[in-house]
Amino acid sequence: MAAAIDTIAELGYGQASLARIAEAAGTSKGVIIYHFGGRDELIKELLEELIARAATYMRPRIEAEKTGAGMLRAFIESNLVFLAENRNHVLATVEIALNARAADGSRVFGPRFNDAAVASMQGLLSTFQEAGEFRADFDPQVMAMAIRAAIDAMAPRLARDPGLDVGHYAREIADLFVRATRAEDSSPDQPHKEPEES
Amino acid sequence: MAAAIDTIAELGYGQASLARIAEAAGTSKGVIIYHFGGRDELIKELLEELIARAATYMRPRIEAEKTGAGMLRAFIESNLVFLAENRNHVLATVEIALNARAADGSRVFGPRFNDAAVASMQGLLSTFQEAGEFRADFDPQVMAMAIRAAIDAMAPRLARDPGLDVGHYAREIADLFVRATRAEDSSPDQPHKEPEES
Amino acid sequence: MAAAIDTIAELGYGQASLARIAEAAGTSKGVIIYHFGGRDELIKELLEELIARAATYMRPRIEAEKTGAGMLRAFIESNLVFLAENRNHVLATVEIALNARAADGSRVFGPRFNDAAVASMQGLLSTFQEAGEFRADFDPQVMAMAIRAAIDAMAPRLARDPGLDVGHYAREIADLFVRATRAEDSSPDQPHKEPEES
Amino acid sequence: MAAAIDTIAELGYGQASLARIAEAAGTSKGVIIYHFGGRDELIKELLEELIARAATYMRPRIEAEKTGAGMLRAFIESNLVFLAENRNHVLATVEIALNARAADGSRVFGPRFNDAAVASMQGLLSTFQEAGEFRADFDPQVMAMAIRAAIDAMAPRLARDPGLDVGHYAREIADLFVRATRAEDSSPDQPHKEPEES
DNA sequence: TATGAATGAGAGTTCATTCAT
DNA sequence: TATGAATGAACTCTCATTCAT
Repeated sequence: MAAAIDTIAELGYGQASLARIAEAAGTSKGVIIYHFGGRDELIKELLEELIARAATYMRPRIEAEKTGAGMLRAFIESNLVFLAENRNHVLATVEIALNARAADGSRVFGPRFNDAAVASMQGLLSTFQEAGEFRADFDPQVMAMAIRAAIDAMAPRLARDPGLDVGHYAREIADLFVRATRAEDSSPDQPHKEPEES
Repeated sequence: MAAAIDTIAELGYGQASLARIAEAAGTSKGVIIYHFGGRDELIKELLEELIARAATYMRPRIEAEKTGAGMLRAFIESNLVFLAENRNHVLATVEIALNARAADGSRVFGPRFNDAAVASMQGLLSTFQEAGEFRADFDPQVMAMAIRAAIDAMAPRLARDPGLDVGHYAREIADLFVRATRAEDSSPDQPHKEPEES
Repeated sequence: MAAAIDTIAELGYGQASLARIAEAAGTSKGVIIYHFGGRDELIKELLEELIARAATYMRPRIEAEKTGAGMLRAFIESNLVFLAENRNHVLATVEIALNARAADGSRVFGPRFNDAAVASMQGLLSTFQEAGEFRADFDPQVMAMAIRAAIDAMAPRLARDPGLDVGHYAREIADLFVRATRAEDSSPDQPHKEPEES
Repeated sequence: MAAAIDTIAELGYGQASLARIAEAAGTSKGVIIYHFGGRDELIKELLEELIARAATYMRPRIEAEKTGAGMLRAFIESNLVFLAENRNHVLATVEIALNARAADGSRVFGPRFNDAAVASMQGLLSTFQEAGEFRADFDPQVMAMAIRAAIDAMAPRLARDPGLDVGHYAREIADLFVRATRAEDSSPDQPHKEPEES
């Protein structure tokens, strides 16, 4: 439900009551519960849909690359572009991931999705570390966390100011981590052009 | 109130009702309101106390350094050490900053404190960019955001697993950003030893 | 809501909490807020409904008269009869008008309705003062206030003792003010019979 | 406690909590309870003090008169003057009389004091009815109620606008009821001068 | 005599959910 | 399939009062 996405993105997870979502959607609370089974299920569907769409958008762009730096750059840039093109949906997802809690207080979605995202990035980093393209002396888990954190931190900023130049941010962050990961003797990556590293 | 810190850290901002905080503190809701004037004031006090303590801890450690790399490293490491030693308080602060909202849905603390933190880091980066120690071709704002994001992302992880080696994470993240910021021709920083670049 | 009227009439504005009104209505507090939007709106609806009903009842009876004494008498008597036939509703209205306060302590309804009622009576008095039917040497505002006060003071008495003879009170009060307002040389009004002064 | 009087007069009975009264008095809630025994006792003392002072002020002025019209006029005028000179105390008393309720919802002070006041006025009226100075064909109870109502209705008005000419209001109301009560053939009272009825 | 911390009941309100229609 | 009335739990906050100091 688009209304739910917009409401959560704008008001936050906590304030996005069924009443407000229903009002934004022009229907009644009952309808939402009828269709989704409850607030929690609505939230879950929102989240899963975004994850799926993000993967659909990003995977081919990453897999088109061959080098580690290329894939890293493709990951970061496609992720940020996707994020910019789905501002509210991403914002809502972040809200949900940070705030949705079970009755016992444990986070419902946060760790699950974040850990998965970190793990997949960590795998990429490890692969090219072993291949020698990335320097061997960084902890791939920490690096993966830092990359994810940098990307995720952009979401609220992009949402707040839609006029931002996403390309600029994407290149800056990609440069940052390409530099931080490359082996010492590797020829310098050409940061501001489309990647064409030898 | 320590009970409030622990409750927010454990259950999240939204679930940390006065009733639950009072239960954790072994008192009644009325007492909390009596002493703090209301939930909002309690939250605000928590936040401001932590900000003040963090500044007290970090500032001398950063100012003891002379080089940009040294200050950057001191910033990241002292921040993470402080964070590790104030796990719950930091977690609670993150919860509050991300989730506290005014009646109209606008974030109350988030932008204020985050922007200030980013701005101070951005100033440090700019200074040493102009001095030539940092490479000139990165956007200090984006870099500052990435640094803050990497540090903040550690808070939940440290809290979840208190046995983690903070020093390791601190060195990894410091290395990462020292590499990402240094000028191309600068002599390679010695990442895994105690900093002696002066 | 009849339960609200009865509860306010019986217990007073201050004691008529949503819980008590709900109990009297055989429902829950939630229902009341659901239907009216809040306590304040419930109170406002009560008030406005009574004002409208009173006007509907009284206006034709007053306008059927031609003389000042006749209209004055019709006003007082129809007002008291209406009051007697809507005991609790009127009592509740009086409670509300006297006690409802905004957060800053200012009366919300009291002055508004009372002033309006006084002003309309004052207009009637002025008109017949100028026409010479009423003596010229009384202050119509003070007289209007006294008339309203006399009528309103009957509400609690009628409510306390439902067996009272409203007609008697109405005639007495009408006589009182007809005497107090008539020009010195006017032929004596026939106070204790049905008005036939036309 | 003067602070209590002012607070009740300004904010109304319901909003005049011990906390607010204590704040206005510059002390703590505990002190008030310590001295008076509780909120209810404080309220009761306020009321009784005013009643006593009013009687002290009014009685000699009434008893100085000989005629019914004179006493009636003295009653009304001295009452209104007292009221004007004790604005807040009177306002507070009215608030209390209208609003103070026992746990079962019954008014605590209202009927007691009002009935007493009405009864004393009723006695005066009856006396001079039997003496032939007042017309025989009015109900002294209703007349007494109307007089009290007219006087009491002035309290809020005088309090709201301290610049009002109390003498004017007093004369108008006295005139009104002197006219309404006098026997048909009595020589016209001289309303606007100091009473010197033959 | 005075203070202020503590209490617990009760206030109005919001909310996700149920259910008859 | 959709509605909106109803529910009851939980929320923040206010209050008169108690009590140790």
